[in-house]
Amino acid sequence: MTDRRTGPTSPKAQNIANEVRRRIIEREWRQGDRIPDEADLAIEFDAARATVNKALQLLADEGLLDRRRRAGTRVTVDPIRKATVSISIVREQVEQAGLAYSYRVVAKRRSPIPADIAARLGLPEGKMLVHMRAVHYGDGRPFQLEDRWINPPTAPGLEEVDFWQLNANEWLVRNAPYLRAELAFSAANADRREARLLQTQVGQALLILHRTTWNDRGPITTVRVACQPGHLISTEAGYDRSHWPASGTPAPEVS
Amino acid sequence: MTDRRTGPTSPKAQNIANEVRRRIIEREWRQGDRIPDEADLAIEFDAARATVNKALQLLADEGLLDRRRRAGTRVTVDPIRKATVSISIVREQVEQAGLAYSYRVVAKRRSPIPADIAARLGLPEGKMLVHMRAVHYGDGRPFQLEDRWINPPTAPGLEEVDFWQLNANEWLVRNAPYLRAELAFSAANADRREARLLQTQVGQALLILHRTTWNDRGPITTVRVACQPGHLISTEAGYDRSHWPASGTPAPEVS
DNA sequence: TCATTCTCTATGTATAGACTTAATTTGCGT
DNA sequence: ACGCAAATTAAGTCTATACATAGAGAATGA
Repeated sequence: MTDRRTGPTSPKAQNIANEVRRRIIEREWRQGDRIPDEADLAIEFDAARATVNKALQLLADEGLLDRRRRAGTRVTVDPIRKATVSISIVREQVEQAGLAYSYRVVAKRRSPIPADIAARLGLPEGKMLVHMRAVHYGDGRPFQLEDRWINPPTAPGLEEVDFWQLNANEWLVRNAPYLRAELAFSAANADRREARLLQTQVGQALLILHRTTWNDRGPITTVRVACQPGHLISTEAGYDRSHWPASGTPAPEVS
Repeated sequence: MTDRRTGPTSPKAQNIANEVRRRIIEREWRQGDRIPDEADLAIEFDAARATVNKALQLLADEGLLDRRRRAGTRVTVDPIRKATVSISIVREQVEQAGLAYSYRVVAKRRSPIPADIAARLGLPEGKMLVHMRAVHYGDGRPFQLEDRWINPPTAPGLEEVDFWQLNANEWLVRNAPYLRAELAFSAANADRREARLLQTQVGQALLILHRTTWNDRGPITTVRVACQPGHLISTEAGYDRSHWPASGTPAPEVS
């Protein structure tokens, strides 16, 4: 019960990280500067070296610090700027927006893969895969259009599933965990089919999302998603605000 | 436990994390299952509890495990799927593609902010900010088009900088570190000006990137970047493979 | 039946101490 | 001067121990 000035006892390592972060942000320690070593900081903050280590590791992960054995710890010259995009299930997105979700399979058949898909998956051209096209709706209005290729050998149990009824994305996510994923964004003008399915005009700019996943057995699936016009995919990047003095920002709508 | 041929000694916590990850991926431990507690795993892997804790924390951060006090550790029902996008400096992007970088400021002036920008920055409408438009080129061909608003009070030293010569993005990144950033993707049809500056056609689908950054003093800058047609922004997500055995290697013996 | 309190357990965090490892520095020999 | 090896240093990791804390589940009471 000794008086800790911290108020609602927050983790010591976090406090140290916050203080160091503050010194960097406020230019007390400048870019490229070498900061005191762990032992010194441990004394300053009255903590064990392991605790300081944890704090500094955290900041290094954030990209604010550059640490090397023997050479010490320096403030990163230009901080790594990265953002995380969370890849959610379409249904969740739609429902979170307060809309009734529905789903319609437009086409499904076994088909030989064309060259571009083969290259993306790293499979021989012409191999037979499952190809399907579907539309996701929110309150009856088209939300997303997906064009998917599935590699059955990597998704055991797939053959028994009736994708005319079940959502492919959802089944795959739950039943074929992936080890690696690639995600890419681009833009394209709607062609005639896309315009029809999304109930928009030919030429309308669409945000396109390509996603490919692999597990230990090889590529699982690759999908090209065309979003409804005006759709926004947002992300947030920055330092962990959970232990940072309040600023009062609402949660971002992440797609 | 006799077999101790770890080869190139890799960190114990990593090995434990890898082994646990393997058990999850290979469905030895299934989604929703409760896994043995730290103490038990510590015995199994002949490690201290703190080491096991570190390993499990790592997997929890990856989104594979769900940990709660007293309730124990369970395999996440549906693993968080997230990808990181690195926000690079345009010049680096261009140069990395092996092109000669150049930059041209099209317009720069102080101007009252319109409603949409004000809302995004959380500033009162009509406030005077610096507004500039610029084009980034690779080998003389347009690469990106930026439309930027800068809030000088949050970027000390800004007034002395000659943005007609220096790249704004770069100066800001190096001289006004941010605490928080928002990044959003969308698509839009090129309008007349955009088409002209990007040397493309009116109506061409463009990948649009919105980026806004804040520091402790408030919003620093917001920028709308229109990418050259066909541009792709890609990301990669997955579990850290740096300590993962090469394919074909038998099950890892944790040491 | 339901709400309240209590108890106990698994995780969360911190600690001192020891050892390992990478890389800078220093010093030696040529 | 130069190249090379040894000393030194700061981070990286692990351990054993301790205590804190959330929260599931049991015990309690109305």
